[in-house]
Amino acid sequence: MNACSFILSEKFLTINDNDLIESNDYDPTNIFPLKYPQKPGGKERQLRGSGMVTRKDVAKMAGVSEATVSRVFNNVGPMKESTKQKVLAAAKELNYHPNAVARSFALGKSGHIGLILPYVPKVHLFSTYYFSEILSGIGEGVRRHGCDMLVMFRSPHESVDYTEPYRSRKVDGCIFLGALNVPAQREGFRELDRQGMPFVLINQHYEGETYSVVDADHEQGCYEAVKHLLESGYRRIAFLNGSPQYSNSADRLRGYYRALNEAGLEPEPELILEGNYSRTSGYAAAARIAELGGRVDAVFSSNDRMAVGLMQGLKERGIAPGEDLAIVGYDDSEAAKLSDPPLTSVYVPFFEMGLLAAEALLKRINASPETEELPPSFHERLSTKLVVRASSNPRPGN
Amino acid sequence: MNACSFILSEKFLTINDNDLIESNDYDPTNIFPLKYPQKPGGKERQLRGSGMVTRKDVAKMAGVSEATVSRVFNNVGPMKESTKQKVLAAAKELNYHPNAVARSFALGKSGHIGLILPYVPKVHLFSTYYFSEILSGIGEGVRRHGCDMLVMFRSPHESVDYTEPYRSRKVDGCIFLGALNVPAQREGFRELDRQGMPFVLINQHYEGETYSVVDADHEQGCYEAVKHLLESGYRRIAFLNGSPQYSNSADRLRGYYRALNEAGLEPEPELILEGNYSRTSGYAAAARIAELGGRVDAVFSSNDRMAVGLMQGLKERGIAPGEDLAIVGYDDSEAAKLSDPPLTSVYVPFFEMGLLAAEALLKRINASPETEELPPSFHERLSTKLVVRASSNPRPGN
DNA sequence: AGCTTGTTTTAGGGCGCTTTCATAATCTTA
DNA sequence: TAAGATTATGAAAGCGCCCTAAAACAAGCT
Repeated sequence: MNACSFILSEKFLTINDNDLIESNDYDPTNIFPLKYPQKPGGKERQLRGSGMVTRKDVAKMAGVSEATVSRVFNNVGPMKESTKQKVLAAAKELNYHPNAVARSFALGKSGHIGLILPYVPKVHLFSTYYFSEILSGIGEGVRRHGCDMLVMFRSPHESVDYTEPYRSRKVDGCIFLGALNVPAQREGFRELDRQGMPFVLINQHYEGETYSVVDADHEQGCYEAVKHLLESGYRRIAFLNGSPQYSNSADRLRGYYRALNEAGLEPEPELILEGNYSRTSGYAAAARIAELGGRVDAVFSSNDRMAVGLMQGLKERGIAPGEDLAIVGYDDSEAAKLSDPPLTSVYVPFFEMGLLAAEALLKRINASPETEELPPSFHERLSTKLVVRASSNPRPGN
Repeated sequence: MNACSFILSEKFLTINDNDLIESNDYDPTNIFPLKYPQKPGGKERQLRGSGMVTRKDVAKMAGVSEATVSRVFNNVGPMKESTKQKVLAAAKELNYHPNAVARSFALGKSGHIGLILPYVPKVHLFSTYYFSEILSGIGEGVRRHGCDMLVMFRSPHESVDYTEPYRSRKVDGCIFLGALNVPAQREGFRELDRQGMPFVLINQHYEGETYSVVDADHEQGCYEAVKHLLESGYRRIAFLNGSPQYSNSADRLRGYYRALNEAGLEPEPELILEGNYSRTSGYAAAARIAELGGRVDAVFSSNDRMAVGLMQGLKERGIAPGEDLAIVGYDDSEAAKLSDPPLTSVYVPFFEMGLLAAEALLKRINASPETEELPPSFHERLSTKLVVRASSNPRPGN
């Protein structure tokens, strides 16, 4: 269904880096010692930024004041067209680029949005479908606005001070991915909120809090998946959930209950397994499912990754996924399309979620209070969509 | 053909630019209006950063000079333990955080490393195995050094000034992914090099240039893959290459020639196809392969993604990959393990490549010229590894 | 105490840019 | 054409932090 992502290619890279290793009279401590263009009559104490062309140079060359150069570059205030041209010409001639850091400094804002990712040792975070799609969406959002994103990793369980990047003015706002419902994080967000620092959570909500959130309707998504299994004739449906610290795990659990209830079935505690969204945890679950034997005729897995591991484990035990046991996954990742049998899964618009979060955050950061009145927070909940494939073929004889 | 584009577009908001229009004591346009802690006797002109606690406050409270506070926080120069404690206590009491932007400004370096990614419309860049693995590696590298990375998108064909982020002091160095061998980029890198700005290319090298590069030995990787096919009894081996703008495409082509030559075979031009690393291009290639009929008995594809598309296309034409036609992919992505039949592929240590690139770049950026002598550039070429699976089972009767 | 070393702290200038306020240039209109 | 209204420009004060140079303090000797 998405023939798009293909586009890119994957392989190429090369790099080199040319730093300037050595130093010389012009300041050894400068990270860019010699090679930056030197201003003709540089001063002695070229501690940093050595030969940088500044506004002052442009002003002098154009025969105007620095303030005027500033106005031209920010396109603010009235100015004569001729002045403007003079300044631009001088700037071009000198190859002047405003110093973004100095600007941020003067303005008191960085112009960056932060992306806080959980640091999980050994896990290639970007390589998980979930993160990568959301990141793509966020990337698109910030790109459209011409701003950059600062990616930061934080250990999810450490007590972290989320306000730090704001106070240090590294970011103007943040998007949090993979947040957990654990005390350290609850407290972190509460403080952020209290301080009025703009942030958006993706795919995670906290009971009783009104933070800005973009997520998907996982309860409904799971409900439909389980309902689909029920309608396909399955009755003993196991639920392989992910870590309970994620609100979406709980959401799905509710959907599972609702579907069973509607069908007049009683959920059986032993059919509810807990994994951690990893493939290995799905693989491990296969052992348990195998033990349960005939007590299970279908499994709903909270993500595709676990479903893939589960199928592998089942195959190794001689149980044929899609035939002996129906399987439904979640996320509708690439893996769902490629697996054997192809995996029925629930599509989640991760890309849009990321995009939405980025745009909403940027909107808020850039809003000027007098012109627009923004609600203090918002909760956008996108809908999911079941994609049926062979792994959940109707139960034979149904 | 691309179900993706639908995704967003219309619905979301746009953001207005963020100049702060006007000022006043409490400054409504301030992105963090009221809620930042207000200093008790704040001055009138609280243009930005409103009530930020600064070094000055800490100094006053601790009864020392600002310089001392600075030294304590940078842990530089001699100081009495008692002074240090006084300062730290005051800082804690006031909840002081050094302003990172001001620091960057004073230092003339940002403390960020830039990650330049190609902007390809509609493509979920992060979701490709290639990029995501490398990114994970880079992420790990910068995390270890406690610095952050600034992700930026650049259109690969536009004439871009790569020096801009350096000149504007947003980054101290950059890593480039997905660079192309096209004039605009060649020129961009040349300028960067001339200016002595530190950068590293991943998986791309330019003939005649000595930029710092981290890549893998794709010639050898392809050579081994093709040799494997030859040893498995195949003789008419087609080569589905990716876009020639990537140096690794050329590298692989050399490997292909070398393997054939060694086997005493003459490469046939019509067996060399060009895709663009996308799944659809692989799918399209299936038509051509089918046309060639018995003239082809195996295909080496320059990445797994194309191989997957190719297999799909072949299946639709009644050709069974792995039986009627052997297939070998490249990258050893998840898809290779999941495809049906499982795809023989060439493992490339993308994660390590990213990690290596980040570490090398940071090392150079942080090197103090007087203590360490670094080579002007380096070229790290990691080795690949063939992973044999069912898609290249030996030719029947071989 | 007076001197000399050595250690710890402070003063002060500067980084490049934004913004207010005052001044200078230009334009209206009576 | 002079007074008033407008518009364009410049001067200057920060923003918060780093760093050099120099001052202040402490200790060791004679």
